[in-house]
Amino acid sequence: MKLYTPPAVTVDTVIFTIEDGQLKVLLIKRADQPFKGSWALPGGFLLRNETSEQGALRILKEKAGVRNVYAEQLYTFDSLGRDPRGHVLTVAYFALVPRDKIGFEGSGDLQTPAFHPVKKLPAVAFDHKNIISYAVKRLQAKLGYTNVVFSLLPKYFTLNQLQSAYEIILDKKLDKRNFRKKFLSLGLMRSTRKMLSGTPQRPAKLYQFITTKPTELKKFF
Amino acid sequence: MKLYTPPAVTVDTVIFTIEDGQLKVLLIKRADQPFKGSWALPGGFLLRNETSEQGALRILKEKAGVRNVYAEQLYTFDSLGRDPRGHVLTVAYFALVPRDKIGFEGSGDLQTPAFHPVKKLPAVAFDHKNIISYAVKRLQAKLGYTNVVFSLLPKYFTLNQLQSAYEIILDKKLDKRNFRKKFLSLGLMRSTRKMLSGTPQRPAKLYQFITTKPTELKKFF
DNA sequence: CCAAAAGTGTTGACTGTACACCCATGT
DNA sequence: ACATGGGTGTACAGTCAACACTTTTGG
Repeated sequence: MKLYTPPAVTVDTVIFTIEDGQLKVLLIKRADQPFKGSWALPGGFLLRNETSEQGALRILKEKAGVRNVYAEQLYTFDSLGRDPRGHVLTVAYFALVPRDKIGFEGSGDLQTPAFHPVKKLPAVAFDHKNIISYAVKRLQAKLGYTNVVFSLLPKYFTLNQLQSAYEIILDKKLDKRNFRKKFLSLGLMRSTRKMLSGTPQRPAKLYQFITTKPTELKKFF
Repeated sequence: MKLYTPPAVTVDTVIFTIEDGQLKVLLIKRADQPFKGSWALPGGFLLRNETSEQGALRILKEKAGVRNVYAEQLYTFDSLGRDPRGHVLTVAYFALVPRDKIGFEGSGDLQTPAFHPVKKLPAVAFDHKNIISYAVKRLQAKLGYTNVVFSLLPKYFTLNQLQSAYEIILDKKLDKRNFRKKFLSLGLMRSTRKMLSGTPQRPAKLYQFITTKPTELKKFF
C-alpha cells in the first residue's frame, strides 16, 4: 500500500518595505516556466535538508540582500490548483525591511526585483495575490499588539515617521496628539538628544526603540 | 543541478474538547515506529493529491468520527530534528469539537484514542508537545476576538456553561456579572424560552448562538 | 426549610477620542 | 517674514473592574 506521493515543497517570502509613503512588496520577474516573465513573490524549492525558515532567510539574502530582519511564518498554501505543475505546497513567510537596508545587486541574476505598492499590484503568478493580501492583513493586525514596526524604521526616527508608518500600513489617518500620547506611554522608546536636521522646518526629536526584539504587548490599537 | 529533495509532508490535528471541566486534547497510541506505543497527535502522511486541509478533515472523521466542526490551520513545523526518519514537514491544524459529538468507534483500528487534559499531558511523540502548547495559545487568543467558543458548546447552553468554557480555556476565573453584561451586549446569542431542568437548583435560561459561522469581532476580552 | 446555582446594578477608575493653536527652523 | 512641519493639553464619553445579595428550584 503506497498511497503516499509527497507534494513538492516551496517557500515564498512577502518582503515589505515602506517607500515613497507607500507600503510595498518585493516582486521578481519569473525567469522560468510556468508564468515565465510575470511578476511573482521571491521564492522557490527548498534545498536538501533545508527548513522552510532557512529557505525564507536564504531568499531574503539572495533577492533582497538583507540579513537579520524581522521574518515570521505566515501560512501554508497547498490548494491543488495553485501550481500548474501539480501538487506544490508552499510555506509563506513575511518579512519587514527598512528600505535603505535593501541591496538588490547581490544576487547577480536577471530576475529584476522591484518594489510594488500593495495598493497597485501588477498581475502576479500562482496564488501570490492571495498570499500578499493575507500578509497585509497579518501585518496590519500585528501593528496593534506588537512592536514590529521598528523593523521598518531606521535606528533613529521621529514620532511623525512612526505615525506615518502606522498610517500607511493601516491605510487610515490617525490623530497626532493621541498617537503620541499612547505610544509614549508604552515605554517602548526613549528620546535621544539628537535632532533631525536638514529639513526646512523645525527639527524633530529623534527616538530609538529600547528593545529591538519582537515583543508582544497588550493590544494598543 | 538537482538540489531538490522534497521533505515528506504530514498533517497533525490538535482536537480540543471540554470534558469534566477541563480542556482536553485527543491523543492516540502510535501503532508503528518511530515512537511506537507512545501517545501522539492523530495525523499522518497526506494521500496522493490530498491537501493538508483535506487531510486534517479526514483525520477528524477517521479518529474522532466527526464532520462539520471548526478547524483551522495552525502552523507548519519542519525543524530538521523533529522526526528521526528524516526531514518531515507537518502542517498542523486545530479543531474544536463538543464532547458529545465525538465517536471513537468508527475508526476500527486499535490506536486507542483518548482525551488527555492539556494541563496534565503524558509524554508525547515527536515535537507534539510544542504543537499542542502552540495550539492552546492560539485558542486562548481566539476566544478574545471571535465567536469560536460556540464550537465547543451544545446548541442550547446556559450563560454559566459559556462562562465556564472561557474560564477553563483561559485558565482563570471571570466575574459573573461582568461576563454576562459583556457577552450579552455583543448580540451574538438570543435567549430561548427553554430552561435547563434536571438540576437540583433553580433552572437556568438556555441561549443559542444567532450565527454558527466563525466570525471575527472587535476584541472583547 | 435548606442547599445550590441563577440572576441582577452601581460606582469609581481608566482609556479612548475629539479637537486648535503656538513653536522652531531654513530660506 | 513666511512657509512648513513639530510639538503640546483638556474635556467628555465609553469601557472596564470591583463588588453582595435575592431568587428559584429540587430534595
